[in-house]
Amino acid sequence: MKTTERLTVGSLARMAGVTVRTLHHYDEIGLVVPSGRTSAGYRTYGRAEVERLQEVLFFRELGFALDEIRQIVSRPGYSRTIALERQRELLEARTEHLLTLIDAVDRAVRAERTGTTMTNEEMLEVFGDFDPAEYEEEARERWGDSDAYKQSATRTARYTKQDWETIKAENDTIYARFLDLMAAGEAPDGDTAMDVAEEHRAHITKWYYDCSKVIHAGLGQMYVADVRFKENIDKAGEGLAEYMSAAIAANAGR
Amino acid sequence: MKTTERLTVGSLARMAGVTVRTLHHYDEIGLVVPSGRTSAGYRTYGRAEVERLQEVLFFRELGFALDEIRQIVSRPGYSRTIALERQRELLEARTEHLLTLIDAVDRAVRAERTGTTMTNEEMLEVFGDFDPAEYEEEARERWGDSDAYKQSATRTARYTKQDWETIKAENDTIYARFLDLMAAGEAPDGDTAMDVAEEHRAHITKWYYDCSKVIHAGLGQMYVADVRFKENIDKAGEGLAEYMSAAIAANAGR
DNA sequence: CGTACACCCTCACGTAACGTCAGGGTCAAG
DNA sequence: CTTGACCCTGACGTTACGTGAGGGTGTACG
Repeated sequence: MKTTERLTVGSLARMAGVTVRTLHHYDEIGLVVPSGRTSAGYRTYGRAEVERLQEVLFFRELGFALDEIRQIVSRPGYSRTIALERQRELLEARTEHLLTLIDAVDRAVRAERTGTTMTNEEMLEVFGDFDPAEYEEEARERWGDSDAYKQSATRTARYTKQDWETIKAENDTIYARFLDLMAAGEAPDGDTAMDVAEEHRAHITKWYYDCSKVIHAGLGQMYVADVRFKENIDKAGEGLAEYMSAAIAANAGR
Repeated sequence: MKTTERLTVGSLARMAGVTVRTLHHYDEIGLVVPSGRTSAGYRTYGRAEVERLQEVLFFRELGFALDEIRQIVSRPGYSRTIALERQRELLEARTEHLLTLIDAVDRAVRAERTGTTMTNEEMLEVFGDFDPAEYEEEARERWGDSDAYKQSATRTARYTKQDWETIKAENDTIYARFLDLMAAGEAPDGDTAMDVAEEHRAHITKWYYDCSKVIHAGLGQMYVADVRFKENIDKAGEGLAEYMSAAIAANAGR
């Protein structure tokens, strides 16, 4: 059991079957960022980064562009469990597609062997059928407002690594403030909690998409309605999802 | 049944689910070259090119670099049937690999759900396991001398489209000369036939790899021993494989 | 301590496989 | 003739690294 170990870039690269250069690149673009550096400047990766790399590599295996992957994993409410489940579906779809290709090869071999002739269409129609973006389009509609997603994609397209770090820090701060209020016994529908909820809404609007109070309320409901969102947020603190959801609802109503 | 039709670049691209730019690129690098042009300069593709494109797209789907694909399809003795069978094997291997990934995702989801912890290795070990070059390495050893393949790869690496056209033209000429001798009733072990066999050997040496008489004899034997090679060569003329094989053997013995 | 070797860093140019656009010609139908 | 879809060549740009230069770090061993 080596989950507390810190890995250097070479170790992680060997473990994952990628190159050091790949990990450098992922660090550069803020996709998988080492959480530490030695005094010599060596990158060190912890558990969270290993998990993130796994998620990224699954998406990459499915043909997603790195930019797309970054947008997916940076989505408000993103959770590892949701992603893994989504990837499961996509991997299954891809397997089906491969079986289609195998069938096509078999037909082609048979035609060669028997001297029969396939049409041009028959020979080529199986290609180009698996487009991950298509499936992600589906996910967008299922998981969130399509316009919000588009805005988010546009707005985040040129964020730098520093931007992403700032976003994370702000989000962590908001979570911490909510946790402090909880610890102090403050009611989620009190003014202070609602103010923090308002800041949360502003944070999303600033960095992702225009988040009206209605949309925000919907997001807050999702935080508790879906156990995967709930689990993800509660990683920061037990009960945070419930508290945030209540504060967001109260804020939407004032 | 539209196998005699000529396709323009846009039609072919739509049929294959690729872009016009892709087909331009493949023409540029001599991978899939249109066999005709209209008076306006439009590319027109025939049956042979459609077949070639299918082969190329299967290899591409499996992760081969275009340069690798070009070397494979330009190999002396290359045959469509052999390629399709090879691709079948590789697609199966790739499907197995995907099932491995699906299993890995399932394990990861289960771990998330049950709060158990996977080791870093367990999470990352499934990636990087499918390398098409590895399987092609296998094919090299099975189908021909490893050194010859390496030489061939090195020698052909920088060939231009014109080079490939010259190679094809020379090969066609050699085939035609053999066919003429056959039609004239010349014996395959006669001087003239052996001279052409010698030219064939020189052709391979010049463009692919150092082809000694021993290696050449081995190649000649393969031409008739393997029905797929035989079928491929006999496309140029019935009985050509047998005739060539005999001429090559005779040439090797003088 | 010095050496050797494996590992790490940043920097930066290069590559493969197209994507995108510019500017202009072609073809067919209305 | 006009329009719109299609085609051409040329060329710059993008994505995701590959490769190499020049130099520092850590550990084992003589």
